[in-house]
Amino acid sequence: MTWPGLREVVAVSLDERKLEVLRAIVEDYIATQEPVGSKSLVERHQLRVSSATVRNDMAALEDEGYIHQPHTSAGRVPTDKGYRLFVDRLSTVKPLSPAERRAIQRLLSGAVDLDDIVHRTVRLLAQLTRQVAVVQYPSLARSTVRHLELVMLTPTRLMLVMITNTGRVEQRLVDMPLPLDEDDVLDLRSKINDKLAGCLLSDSPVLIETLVEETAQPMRPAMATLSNVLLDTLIERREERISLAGTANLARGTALDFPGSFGGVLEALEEEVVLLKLIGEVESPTTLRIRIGDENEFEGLRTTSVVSTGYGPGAVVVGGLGVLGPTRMDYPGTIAAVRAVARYVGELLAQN
Amino acid sequence: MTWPGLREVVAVSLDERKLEVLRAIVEDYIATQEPVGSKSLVERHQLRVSSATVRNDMAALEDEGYIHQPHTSAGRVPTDKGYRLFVDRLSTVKPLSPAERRAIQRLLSGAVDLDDIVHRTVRLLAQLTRQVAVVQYPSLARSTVRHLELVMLTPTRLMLVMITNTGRVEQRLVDMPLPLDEDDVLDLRSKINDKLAGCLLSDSPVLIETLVEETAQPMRPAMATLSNVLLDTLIERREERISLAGTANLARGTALDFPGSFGGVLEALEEEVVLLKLIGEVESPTTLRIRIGDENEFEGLRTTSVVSTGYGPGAVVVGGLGVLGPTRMDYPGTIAAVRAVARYVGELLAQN
DNA sequence: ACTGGCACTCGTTGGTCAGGAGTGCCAGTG
DNA sequence: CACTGGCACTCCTGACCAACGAGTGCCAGT
Repeated sequence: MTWPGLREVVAVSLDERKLEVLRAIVEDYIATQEPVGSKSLVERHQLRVSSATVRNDMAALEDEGYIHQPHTSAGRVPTDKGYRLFVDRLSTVKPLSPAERRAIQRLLSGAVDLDDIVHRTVRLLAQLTRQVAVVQYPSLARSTVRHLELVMLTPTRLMLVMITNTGRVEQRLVDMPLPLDEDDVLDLRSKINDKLAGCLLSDSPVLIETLVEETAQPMRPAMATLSNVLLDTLIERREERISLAGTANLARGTALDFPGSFGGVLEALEEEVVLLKLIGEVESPTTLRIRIGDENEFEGLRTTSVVSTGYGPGAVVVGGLGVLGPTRMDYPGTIAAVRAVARYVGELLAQN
Repeated sequence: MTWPGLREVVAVSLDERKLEVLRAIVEDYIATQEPVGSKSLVERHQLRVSSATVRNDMAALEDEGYIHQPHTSAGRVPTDKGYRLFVDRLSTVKPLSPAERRAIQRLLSGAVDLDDIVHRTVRLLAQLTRQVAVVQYPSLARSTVRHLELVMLTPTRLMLVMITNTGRVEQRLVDMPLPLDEDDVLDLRSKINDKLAGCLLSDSPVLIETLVEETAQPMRPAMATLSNVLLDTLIERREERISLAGTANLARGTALDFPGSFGGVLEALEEEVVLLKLIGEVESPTTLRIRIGDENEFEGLRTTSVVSTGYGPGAVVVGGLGVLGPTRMDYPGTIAAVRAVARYVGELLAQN
């Protein structure tokens, strides 16, 4: 026995027109933000049937759990399941306008700096989608070491600066067990660079251990201290960063979108761990991940949807970015914006 | 003719008991968030007079503009002017509990890094005051150069890393006009360090110019490029940073606190320029600045109050921090928290 | 398989009314 | 003169009710 694919399963219970009705409901509800009734539906869309027919279809859709009415004698509102079907099968791509494309290119091309890129990207995304935008800095785990620099601040205190191929610069203060002089520092520096330059950070722990073992006695404690710092603060608890913008967009239409607690959403947004989970688990830059309402793992975000994707130079993913908003958001537009921005950012990173 | 001081002016129109009444109103309103009437006032406070007397006092206070009634036959609510008088003359310092002091010390002492310090501070402040907390990174203009490092990425591309005495580390990519080799870079590096190390950044433009002039011909274009980057991105448009936390606290009691637009507040908080103006203009770490409602320069923040102060090692101010909340916030508690946190942060910076 | 029609549901709107909190004012008192 | 008790007045709040209308479900008819 062969299982029919998703497409057929849906087709069995819902014929073409019912799907058309669902699409119309979603579109109208997104636009007006009000429960939509059968009559206005036939007026606004070219369904070639009467409102009574649509009502029958709606009853069927409701039985299947795709829509829901707040109370008897109100219009219908899509459920999370309804939105899911909509994004999976019904929505058509809505290409960005040339003006928007140009805006993206213009804004991003002015960036001078990784910080600047991320900052511009997150604001751009928030503005484009009129939602909350989240951008993860290129993940250290997915970056390679370009250069490590040791700066002597005092004889017993160094600053370790790491520059990655993705443009991230991380620094740590290191208190040394013994005083060092300039030559010692240069020596340590070149040893570390020889070993680690070009190496993927997630592969580096082994290399770092051998680094200590290969160091001759007088410098060994110093090297051990340095490698501890590297392991602890840069690799173990991988230092991920997140940038956020557009929270003010949440305030538009609060009461309707976030029944109960809209504060809960803000709280979730303050937890970097939550955001990282939301944005940071992507594999390829071409796949786009959408979580609708209840599909979200986090309690506070059950009334929101998240559209996220990975980005990076070429086909590699170095980080994630995305957008968060009420479940009734404009999915086609949001998807297009997230895709486009991710692609431009990738190109930008590839240039460096 | 001599003008009487503020104290006397107030004393002329408002005797001791009226002030006592105002204090009681502010305290009750802050606690209950509801207009307070004469009757409940005499019950909850030991005013040794009848409610009728209090009513007379309230009428006087209203004439003077310190309180206001939303409608006839409602209790009174303090005006911005009322809060102002309250914080200036009526509020008594509310020392932090030992537990709170210990919490501050414990949380902050674990910091490893400037980023970490700022991050912990802002979260701590938000938690302590249950408001929105804002912390400015130590201002570059008020910092001195500890070290400048040049890292060669390619023969024509350097990374310039600046470390300040306040722990900030800023980096910029620099594209050089001509290819350089290792020795050139070392040479440039030591020249720049000799000139700038220990120097206050706001004093540095002159030094940087002489730096170019003193450089001999072959290296001169390179030095010019570097000094341009220094001037442009680090000094001219001084690169200030801000950290924010606790926006979720705004959501508690929205409707009552922010008539009309609470989104406006969120919007203002997204503008770093606004935040900088709010927090960043402080002189001494001992003075505390309070802006109440209308006193705020920015439209969107007219319904909020801001309590801010400077911080820094010893008596120097290197940055500002503060708290923003509805005008009806707990001023004594907030003031105590802001003061205490600023002091601890200062001590922490002094240790480095 | 679709449609027109009809009865029904139920939220929304607007009006009225009683209750009560709070006020302002005034006459009275130490 | 400062304070108080008392009283009339205002006006917000909540409850109740009726009219309205959007929207539905269902059924008989084509």
